[in-house]
Amino acid sequence: MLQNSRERILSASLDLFSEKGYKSVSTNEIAEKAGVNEITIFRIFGKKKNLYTEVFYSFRMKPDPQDFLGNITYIPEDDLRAFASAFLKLFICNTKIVNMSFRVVQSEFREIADELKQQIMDISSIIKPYFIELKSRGLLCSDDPGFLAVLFTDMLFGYSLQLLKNGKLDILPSGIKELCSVFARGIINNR
Amino acid sequence: MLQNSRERILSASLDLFSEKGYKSVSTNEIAEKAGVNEITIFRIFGKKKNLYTEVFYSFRMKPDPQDFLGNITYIPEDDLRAFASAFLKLFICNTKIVNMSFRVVQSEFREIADELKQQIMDISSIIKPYFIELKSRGLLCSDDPGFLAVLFTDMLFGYSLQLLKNGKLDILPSGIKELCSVFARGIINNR
DNA sequence: CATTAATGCAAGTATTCACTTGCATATAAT
DNA sequence: ATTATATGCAAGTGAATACTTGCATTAATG
Repeated sequence: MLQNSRERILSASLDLFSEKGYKSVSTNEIAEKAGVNEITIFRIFGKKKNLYTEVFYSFRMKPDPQDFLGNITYIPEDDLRAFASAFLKLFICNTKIVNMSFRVVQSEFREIADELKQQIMDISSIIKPYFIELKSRGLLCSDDPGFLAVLFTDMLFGYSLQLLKNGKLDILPSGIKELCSVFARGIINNR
Repeated sequence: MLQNSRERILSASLDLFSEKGYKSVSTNEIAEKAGVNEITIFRIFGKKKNLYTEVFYSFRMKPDPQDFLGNITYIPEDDLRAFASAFLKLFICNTKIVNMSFRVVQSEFREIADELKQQIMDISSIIKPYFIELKSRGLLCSDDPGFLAVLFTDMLFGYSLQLLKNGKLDILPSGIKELCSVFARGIINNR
């Protein structure tokens, strides 16, 4: 390759698709942003739809259980912070993919639309055994550790999303600490 | 009016715009769904952009402070549940508007893009005095009641969003109860 | 040097789509 | 009955856009 056109097209497409969705982005626009002739796009990717799905799958990062479960201490507050830290790291890497997911038209790209939902469920599943273990150690006051895993994940997601929409994701969110403290105090059995 | 074309167009547009965004929906498609001639759309709304913004502003529901603060008991768990209930009611009325907000292209409809963010901030502001009052009564263990208001709102939003994406919003979310219990225990001063 | 692969350029095609115009028609109001 | 209003229908316009074809050019490779 002369100038690595393929990667430049993918990168430009990621930016544009995440900002404007599929239909609002023209191949011409992508070509300009990538510094590439429009025809090159069709030579490499065939058609726009292929480019779109390829962008999604090549930039998407999946959660790695080790990032979440690597340093468990069974001190809930610390562990939740570790979870939150792993989650945020993943979320930050995936912001553009998250935006693509929210913009995608379900009837046209069903697989892509379901991915984000699936990934969040995956994260819940990764941390679920931890909550079960807490329960079996008698540390939880709730009867449903599985639900707590979902709740904590969704809470993280919602909060991260708000940070993203408010453009405050780049700042290290000190609030995350407080969030984990509140949640930890809320679930432990303090007798 | 013969058949109330205006409202039928608005209603059809809301469905389509919320499912597919702006660019992916054609005026022809809207006309068919509304059972109306395409030209009628242009006669009433002038151009597509006007229709889009008019749909947004005519279906949007703003939070009413009274819904949140009407029945305060200063029993945190009960109050948080009342907040959650008011939030959910509003969220359910606004699901299509929420979808529109997530799909909107910021550079083309900035006002609309900022509305959702603003509404969530509004809700935080509505319940913030409650948390401040809790603090002054010595019930809070946190030093930042304002942040707790934001956190609780974002958590509700994130959780509701997940319910929506998973198609489980119509079921009465029993999980919301647990969520409020956890949060209430997490913030109160138990000495 | 010769070959091959990647890319650019010019021009074009077919389609979709927002939006317009002119005229006919049906209904409601006066 | 007449006027005004709302709507439908036929036809069309101009622009944007995805995608194609044929040829030239450049650069890397053998």
